[in-house]
Amino acid sequence: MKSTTVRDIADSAGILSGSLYHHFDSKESIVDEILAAFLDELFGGYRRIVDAGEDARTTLEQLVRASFGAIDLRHSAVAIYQDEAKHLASNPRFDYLGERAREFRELWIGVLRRGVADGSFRPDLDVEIAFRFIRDTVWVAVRWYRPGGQRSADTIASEYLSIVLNGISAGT
Amino acid sequence: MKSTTVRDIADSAGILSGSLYHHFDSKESIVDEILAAFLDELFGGYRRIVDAGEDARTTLEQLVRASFGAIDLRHSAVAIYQDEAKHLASNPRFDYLGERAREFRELWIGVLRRGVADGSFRPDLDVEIAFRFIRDTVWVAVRWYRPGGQRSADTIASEYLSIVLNGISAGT
Amino acid sequence: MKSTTVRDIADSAGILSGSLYHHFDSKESIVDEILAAFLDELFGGYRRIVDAGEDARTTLEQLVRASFGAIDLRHSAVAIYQDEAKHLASNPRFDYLGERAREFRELWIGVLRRGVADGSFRPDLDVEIAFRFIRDTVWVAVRWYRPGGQRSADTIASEYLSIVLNGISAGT
Amino acid sequence: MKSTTVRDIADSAGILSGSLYHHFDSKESIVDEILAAFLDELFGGYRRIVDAGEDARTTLEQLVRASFGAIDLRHSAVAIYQDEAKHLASNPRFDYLGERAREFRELWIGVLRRGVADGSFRPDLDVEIAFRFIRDTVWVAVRWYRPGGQRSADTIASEYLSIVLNGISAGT
DNA sequence: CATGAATGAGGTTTCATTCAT
DNA sequence: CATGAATGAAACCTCATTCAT
Repeated sequence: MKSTTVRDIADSAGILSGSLYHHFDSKESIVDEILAAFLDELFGGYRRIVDAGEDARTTLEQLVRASFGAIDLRHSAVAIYQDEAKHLASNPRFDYLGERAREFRELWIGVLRRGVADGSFRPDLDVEIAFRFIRDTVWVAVRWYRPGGQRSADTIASEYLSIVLNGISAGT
Repeated sequence: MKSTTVRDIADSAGILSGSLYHHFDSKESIVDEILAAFLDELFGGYRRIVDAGEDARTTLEQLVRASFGAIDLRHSAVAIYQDEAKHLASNPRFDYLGERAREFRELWIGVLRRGVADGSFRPDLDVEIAFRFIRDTVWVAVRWYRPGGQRSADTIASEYLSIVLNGISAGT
Repeated sequence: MKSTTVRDIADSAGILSGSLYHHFDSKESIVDEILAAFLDELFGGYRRIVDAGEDARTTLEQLVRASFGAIDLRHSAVAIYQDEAKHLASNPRFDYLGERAREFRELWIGVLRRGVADGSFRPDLDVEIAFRFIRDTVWVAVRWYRPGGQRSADTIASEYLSIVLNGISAGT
Repeated sequence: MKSTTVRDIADSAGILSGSLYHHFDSKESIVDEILAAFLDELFGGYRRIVDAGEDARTTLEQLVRASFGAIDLRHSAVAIYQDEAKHLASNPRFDYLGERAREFRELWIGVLRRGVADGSFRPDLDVEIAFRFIRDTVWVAVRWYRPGGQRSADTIASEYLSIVLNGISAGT
């Protein structure tokens, strides 16, 4: 109902709105550039983790840590992604968002399945739901996480992992 | 970058945009009315659950189920809340959002603390993080949950609870 | 920049705006009816005064008193006339406003000329300017005159006349 | 019933209506800027006249001449003031209009009282009424005065002053 | 007659974008 | 490269008017 304007962007860059157009074709281009770069970097990291070939549980842990790392280092990009991805999806220019989402899904679902198969994760796990659960849980943290705040991203990742892996119930 | 316009709203109501103003003062009023009604209903439900005086674990379960119920029954209201709450918070008219958020926080944190105290939840639980984790996890589900879809809201609530309570790891 | 709306009018009539249209064709009709009635009455009074055939000074006095009487008795009509006459003039429906203005002018200028001719008014009087002066002076009083206030319309008329006729200077 | 639109203003500036907002925040701002500048200038002139410390009659003459000068040089500003001041008064942004009106009143009433005291004006003068009379008389002339017309503003001022000071009656 | 929901034209304002300087 | 005035489409909103009930 009050979104970021081109003037807002120019203001925080310390220039006037018209001047932005020497650097970008359009507002869309800015978002495009930010999201594409962010996703390249994120998926690069993901790929390295998966390619390392660790067991499912370790891989999942590292994926979660990498994701919180992205929230820390690429905070604005993640925020933009969270706010805009849905709307942008219908724009052909951003078709890659859908592709990335599919890739993302396959990657995480793959890890979860592997974990169920190798006995690290519960055999009755609804992998589909668990995937969405973890995905949302991790990314939505961008809403309250502030880089440079009290808890480091990795501390939070650990706490999240302990909940996701073991739950909040006291052990028996 | 492309938000809902007054015309969009009027269109789905089958009237012209100007006609909306016979029923509402402004676009803001529409959002206000929707959010206020939704929050009243939601907190009414929460209060009944808390007042029932069940143990912390049961209370938490019921709160999570009530929340998924709200996503099911008040889908658009939840979606609007998710998309707009942050921006609206700076508007005096929507001060009640902040108050509700505080109330919400106290209620859930209270339940979590009670659970830690009575031994149902892990003694080392970071209650603050766990609260944010559960809160976000539950509400962000509005992004993909479709009322009338394959899985009922309560089924999803159960699955979410099983993850939050026990984690995804296989028991040893 | 914020003029009287049809709803305002209906409100002060204690009905809803749609209901006004059972009584009037349009907003224009309302104004038309008010102004036409007011001008008929005013000019009726003027004519009676002129037809009485008194000398110029007496006639002028009576015209001024009649005008203040109209401000008192037909306050809203005068106010509407003051606020709207200029804009309405370009509307064919209100051509009578122009005619009335001409009639008005002839009548007052006639009296002034008669007074100059018969020696009651100064021979060097710029009749044109004096006419505008008196006309505006009298009617613009509607802006601050409140019927039922401290001074009666006739008291004010007397005071105005004493200024117009004799000026504010102390006699020598 | 048909007031000046932002488009009208933009048209006479030879730009499109949206372009006005590069220079002003709102329609209100335009009016604000015009009126504030006009009143500053007008009161600056008034103050210089009063500070010159001439006798009451001379001061009054100069005030009237300065006012007609303003109608001549700041014709649109005066017209806007006449048309809008009343409505705007209820808007906190325009509180200064009320203050200026009070200042205006004190200044003119002061001069009139001085004149009565020093014997230049009639001892029986109703200063309150005379003030309103002169104020309205002078400013309402904006309705018919056209800069660059036949009579100069100063000529009209002289004629007005001769009426206000000495009246229209022939001397005895 | 009165109501009140609805219309539609037109008003004010916003904002991404262009372009001469 | 940066500026800032200008554009034009589209957003929110107002209001005189119509009309089924």
